[in-house]
Amino acid sequence: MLDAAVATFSRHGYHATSMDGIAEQAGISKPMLYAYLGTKEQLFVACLHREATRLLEAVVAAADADLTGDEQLWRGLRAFFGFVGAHRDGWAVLYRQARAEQRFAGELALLRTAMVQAIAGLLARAVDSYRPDGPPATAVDLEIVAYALVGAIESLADWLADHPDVDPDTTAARMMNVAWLGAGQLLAGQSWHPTAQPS
Amino acid sequence: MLDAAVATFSRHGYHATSMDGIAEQAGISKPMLYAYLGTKEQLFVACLHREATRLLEAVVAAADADLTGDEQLWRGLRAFFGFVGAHRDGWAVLYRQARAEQRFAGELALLRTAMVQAIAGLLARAVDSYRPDGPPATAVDLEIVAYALVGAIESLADWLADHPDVDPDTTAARMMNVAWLGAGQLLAGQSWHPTAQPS
Amino acid sequence: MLDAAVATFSRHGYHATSMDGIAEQAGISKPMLYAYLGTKEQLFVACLHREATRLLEAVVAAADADLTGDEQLWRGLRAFFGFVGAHRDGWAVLYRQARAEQRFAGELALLRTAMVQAIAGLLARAVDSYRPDGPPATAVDLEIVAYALVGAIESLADWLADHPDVDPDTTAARMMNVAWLGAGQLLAGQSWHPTAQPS
Amino acid sequence: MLDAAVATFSRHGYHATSMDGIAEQAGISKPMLYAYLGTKEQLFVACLHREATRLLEAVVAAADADLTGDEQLWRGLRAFFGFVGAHRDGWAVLYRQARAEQRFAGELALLRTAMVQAIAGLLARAVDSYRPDGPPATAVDLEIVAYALVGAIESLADWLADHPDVDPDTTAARMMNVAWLGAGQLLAGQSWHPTAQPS
DNA sequence: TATGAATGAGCCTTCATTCAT
DNA sequence: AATGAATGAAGGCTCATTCAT
Repeated sequence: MLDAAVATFSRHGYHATSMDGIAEQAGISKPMLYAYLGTKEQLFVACLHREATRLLEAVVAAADADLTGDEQLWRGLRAFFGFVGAHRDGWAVLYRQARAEQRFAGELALLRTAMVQAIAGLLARAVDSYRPDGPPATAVDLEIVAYALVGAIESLADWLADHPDVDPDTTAARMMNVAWLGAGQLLAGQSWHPTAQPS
Repeated sequence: MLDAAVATFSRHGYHATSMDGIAEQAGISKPMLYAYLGTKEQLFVACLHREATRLLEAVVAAADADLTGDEQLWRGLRAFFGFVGAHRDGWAVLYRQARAEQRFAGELALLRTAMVQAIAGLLARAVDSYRPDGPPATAVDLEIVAYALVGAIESLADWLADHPDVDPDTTAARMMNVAWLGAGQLLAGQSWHPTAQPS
Repeated sequence: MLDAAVATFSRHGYHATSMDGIAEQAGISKPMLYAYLGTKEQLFVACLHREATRLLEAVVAAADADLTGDEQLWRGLRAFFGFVGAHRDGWAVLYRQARAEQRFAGELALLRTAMVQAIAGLLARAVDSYRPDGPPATAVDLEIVAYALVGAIESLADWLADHPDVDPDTTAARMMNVAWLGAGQLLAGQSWHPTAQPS
Repeated sequence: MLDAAVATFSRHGYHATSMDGIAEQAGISKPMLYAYLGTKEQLFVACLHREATRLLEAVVAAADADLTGDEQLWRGLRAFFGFVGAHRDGWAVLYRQARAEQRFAGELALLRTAMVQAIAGLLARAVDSYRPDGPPATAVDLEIVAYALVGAIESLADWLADHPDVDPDTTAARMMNVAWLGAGQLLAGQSWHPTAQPS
């Protein structure tokens, strides 16, 4: 039932989707839709939530605290893009819709925070492994970096959703290069590669 | 008159904005709106266009081909954040609206190409200066990097919008660190700083 | 519900009639109008159709193939005027509306064909009984005669509408005289009268 | 200038015609249109009037009081259909438009009265020549007959306007047959023909 | 005199949302 | 529990008509 909503929202966008359309797609009657999921807005938020949760779970499950920082990031990225690639009508599209409506700003802030903290936590662990003796990174610095990364990731996820013929892993690898090495080293000809053991 | 449209579209979003609303905001009557700018769709496209053009001009004007790659990027970033910070209701917001509507896909493709190519061109020149003998970067690689950068930038721009007490230049500097050094070097404790002469 | 539409269209004309007006007249809400009858155009066509059908049925039911030609025509005329007199806001008015809009040309062609053929058929049977050995009347000739008759009838129907104290049957009788005898014989002092048995 | 209005009204119909359209077609500006011809309604009435006047003049000019009744009618009919055939975008079309709008009922009544009286006068003179000794036809009888004839004529004029490949004289002849002989004699195989001398 | 610019008013249509069954 | 039927509200767009120049 939520699946029908996600599918319809993704295919036509938030506004072009009518409650009639969702009800029909779900095979139930409109009053039921309202009874179970509430308002159109609430329904959309529910969709967004579910997809975001699934995505986060996938990402978190992929990162393994025992690995080095770059490997963790790489695994996380791969999981992220893999998920987005596998559900091209899922999170990325809904997210795009939500970004356009002030109404969903609050909900979005929550989701982004979750996402940012997942990455920031990952980075924090990595910091410890990289410079165990140095001063601990301040929370705000990490947050900003994480924010930038999340933005880049979202942007590429969007891009991926628009290019159905592109392999998610390739996108993840590119993202990893930008994120880890930075443009400076990239331009100097360096590149990052995953270590041998593929998960 | 276009200003009123941009303001209203940005404040309420494409759908929540009514032509009546824009007309009122602009201090003219609805038929005039239609006479001058055409349909709501056309009007929105016009807004999008103008803002994109302005942003692009600002960024391009800031980059100076005689500088080193990192300096160019830094100037560009500063211009970008300066512009976005000064026009909180400008391009970034409209762009977000447009992404949510399949209707604007064509228009968006054009704008995106222009935007990404501006950044990609900046990077391409930098590549030459960094590894003049190496193989030229492929267009698609540059596009993806540019895309990721734009996403990161937008994300930080959002963050900036939520922290009114933060200086745009500071944000630009943080962005520059992420973009240029990458998370890897950042986590290792390095940091990037602009060279002495401030423009 | 269609009745309300017919009444309103007839009273104010197609363009001066608003969907709000019809809905109010029908005692329902506008969305219901759209749900049941569709677009204003479709609604009008539906009205036209129903009235035409009713009129045709009345005329056809009145004509009896066993009667002589003049009697058949007389019965048909009487039915026609009776119907038009009883439904002053029915077919004739809608028909007039439709003729003014190129949009309804197709629909009108259909209705006209039906109407004219009903009369032409009536005439054709009469021809056979009058000159069984002569050449059959061509379809186009009959159509034109039928057309002229319909015009004359409509005109008298209008006249009837302006003279509420006149009996429809009297008008029918006058019409019959013109139609059957023609101006020539009329002017020569002849006149036609129905045979004894009134239906 | 009125020509432009007639042309536009005829081509698109009363409602589909905008004042902008007429002004453009006439090569003048809208305020001039209003200054000279007044309101859209007044403008349309002016068009109607002019075309009707021209038609009436043509018909009256064709009838010659020295001829027999049938010849007069025939000449009148031929003039009528000739005019309508020659100005397919003129009177017949405007008339059709006017019939659909209650607004023009008054104007229409005037025109129709003029038309009916022209024919009734023609008939009255014919009566005298046909039965000089009989009782004079009552005015009301003549009026009714004339009404019926006018209706038939209008109907065929309409039909003619829709069939550009049909010869006006043929239509006039058919009308003459219906009008003069009546269906009765027509069905019995008789037909009316103009006398030798063509005007 | 002639017009470019401006508008009040209205209409068709759709949709999120809710009763009454 | 489930739905068919119903609606209030709003929005995009157009047009006859008139100022100000």
